[in-house]
Amino acid sequence: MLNEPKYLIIKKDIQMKIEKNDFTLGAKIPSEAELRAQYDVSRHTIRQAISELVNQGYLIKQQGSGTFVSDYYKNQENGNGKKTIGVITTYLSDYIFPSIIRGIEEELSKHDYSLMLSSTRNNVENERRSLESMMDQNVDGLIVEPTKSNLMNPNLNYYLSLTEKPTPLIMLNASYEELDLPVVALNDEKAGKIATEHLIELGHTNIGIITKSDDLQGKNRLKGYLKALYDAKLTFSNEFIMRYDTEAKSDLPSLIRIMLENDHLPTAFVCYNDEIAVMLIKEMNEIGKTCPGDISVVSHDDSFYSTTLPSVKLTSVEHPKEELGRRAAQRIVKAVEKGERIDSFIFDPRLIVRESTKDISYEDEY
Amino acid sequence: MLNEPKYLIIKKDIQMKIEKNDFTLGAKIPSEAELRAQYDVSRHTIRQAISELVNQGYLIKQQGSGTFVSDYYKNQENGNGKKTIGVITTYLSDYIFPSIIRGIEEELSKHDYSLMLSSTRNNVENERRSLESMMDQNVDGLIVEPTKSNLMNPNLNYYLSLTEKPTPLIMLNASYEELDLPVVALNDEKAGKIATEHLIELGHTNIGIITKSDDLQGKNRLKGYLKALYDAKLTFSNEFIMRYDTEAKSDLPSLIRIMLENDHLPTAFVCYNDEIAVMLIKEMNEIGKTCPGDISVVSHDDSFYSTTLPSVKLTSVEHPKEELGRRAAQRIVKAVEKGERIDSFIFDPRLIVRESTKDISYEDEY
DNA sequence: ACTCCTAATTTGTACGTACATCTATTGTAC
DNA sequence: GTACAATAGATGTACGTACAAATTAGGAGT
Repeated sequence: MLNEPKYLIIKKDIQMKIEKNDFTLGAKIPSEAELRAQYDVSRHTIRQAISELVNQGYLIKQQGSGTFVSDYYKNQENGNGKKTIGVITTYLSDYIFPSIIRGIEEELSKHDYSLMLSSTRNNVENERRSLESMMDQNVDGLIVEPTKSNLMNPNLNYYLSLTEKPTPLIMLNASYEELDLPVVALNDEKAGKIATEHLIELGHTNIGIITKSDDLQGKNRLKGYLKALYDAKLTFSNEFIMRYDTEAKSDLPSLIRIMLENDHLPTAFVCYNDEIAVMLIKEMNEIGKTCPGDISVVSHDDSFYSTTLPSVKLTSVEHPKEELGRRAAQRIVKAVEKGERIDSFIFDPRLIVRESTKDISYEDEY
Repeated sequence: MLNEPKYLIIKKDIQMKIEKNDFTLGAKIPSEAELRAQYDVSRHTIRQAISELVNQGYLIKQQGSGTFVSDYYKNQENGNGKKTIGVITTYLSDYIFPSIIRGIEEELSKHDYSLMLSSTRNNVENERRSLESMMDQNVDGLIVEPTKSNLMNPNLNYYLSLTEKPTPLIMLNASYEELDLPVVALNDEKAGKIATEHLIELGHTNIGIITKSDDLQGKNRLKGYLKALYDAKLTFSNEFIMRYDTEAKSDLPSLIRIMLENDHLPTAFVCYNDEIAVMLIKEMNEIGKTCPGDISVVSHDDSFYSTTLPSVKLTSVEHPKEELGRRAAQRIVKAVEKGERIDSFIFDPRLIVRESTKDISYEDEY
């Protein structure tokens, strides 16, 4: 059972003596010759053991004088005491992100963890830089809201290399389908489904959707929309499935305007989020159509837009926001402390009915 | 002149080849036997040279396979070069703070700096913990929005010890009057003054104010209000100078309601910020008074409340928000890079006139 | 074409020797 | 007592050998 090399046994013995304060700080340890006699090994073996301890900062050698106990390693341990979690989101100030970040910050500060923040502005190059930056800074855990999660992400190898490291990683809102990462998110498919079902229950049979094409949330909400239509044996028209990506968002109002000029408009729209819903309603109003009078609108995220819009309060699928951030932070902290594998958490969506949807079932009777 | 030991010469030669990319990343370097022949030294000498390079992260050895070029040392160099700025604000998700933080983040990421975030929820104990935490983490600079800046702050000694360190510090929105710290802020006194002057110009002579008592911004806006009244030779009534602090904010609506029942109400109010203005207008509406019909309201900060309020768009003093964050970040970066003393930057306020103020000067004529 | 085993290669551990260089102490001369 | 030189003792450099352990490549067998 002499598996362990001699120099390692000696190294550990000396290391232990230092930590037990058998060799007090700054004191001289026995010379190589003495240690050689003590452990009955060659001088080379002693030197090998000591050399590693010098590299790790436990000892300092001085030619002609001796080898001394250092306290440098203690400093290193102090630095490690405080944990830092890196948070990378697409946006910081917009929309529901402040609430999510607040949830994370509250939970982390409760555990005396620090928060390092970075945003990608939904640009994969920025995402790469942020990931690199966080890895450089040796964060103890990472919370990432993926950038363009529905497109092939060029940073997948970064994520893969992260999974090999002991640094825990959890995704927010959505994950990359190519990777099997733990995620804290809303069940977006179900969200899209209940939003659409609400409209179907109100008697709408011709329902359009405006959704985002470059992230998974948009894809899943669309999926839920399609599923709800299929279950209700309703059809849809490709004309009224509008998809947009981050770069084309500024063009969206004019595209909506063009679409609204169609003669056979749907009686209702599902919108990717409140921002889009507001955009749609604004364009509607400008051509003289009202919501919910002419067109009902169901939206997602229940942001401040939902209740502060001048014309109408939005019926919207609730987004857990702060709670989502808190849950993600809880999981990361647990993973850092216990070293366990992280499990996912999927929120069940809930629809908040307000004023932007109208029951038209009786109108069908006429 | 064989001053330098052989193993050092060999080490430097290999190191140079790595840095010149003669040995490309991940590639195998010649075996110990080959190097031994190449440099005509013993294997021990080669091992000594290589061992140091392994310790420095240039090389990775693999028993049975070979010795390979690593890029770890590059990370280490980057890690040291990468700077982190700590940001401590009272709130994160509320109101105009997301915009400020966004401005900071954008500027910092432009310079490849990291951002470490913490919020105090306007609690001095949290502020102390955040400061301690940031100092532990050895941030390279600090941006702090002071907590309860108008009260005696128990953390002043922390700030003083910071000024002795080389870590640059800049205050946001307001500073502590006891300390002479650089600050990036709005000229709050002037802001209060132009808000009040606008009302005076519109013919108002009986003007109230609702302001915050525990921060300097509230104090200065009040100061500006008083100055404008004094300059116009107008008087004020103590009844209609309402002051509140963070802890009593939730009681404010009922206090406002009580005040509104006064028979001799002012014809206009200056509000500390949009949030308070919305609160005031809501209470007014509930007792049947309209804005600006019955009472004009001027507010501060020009937040999203200003334009998305259902009943009326607010006349509000502009707050630089993102620009403020950017300026603060710019100054910190410059101080970190150049080591120069930081100068303050005070924004000149600008009033944005919308719908919540009414000209009543003609009414005086009657 | 595939699997398994063997051999060669490569690094790891461990022993030995010799002399160099630096430091602190001791001894000697003044 | 002080200054200097010699010396002893510490680590540093450098050579050598031998075998162990891990990996890779190639060959034998199926």
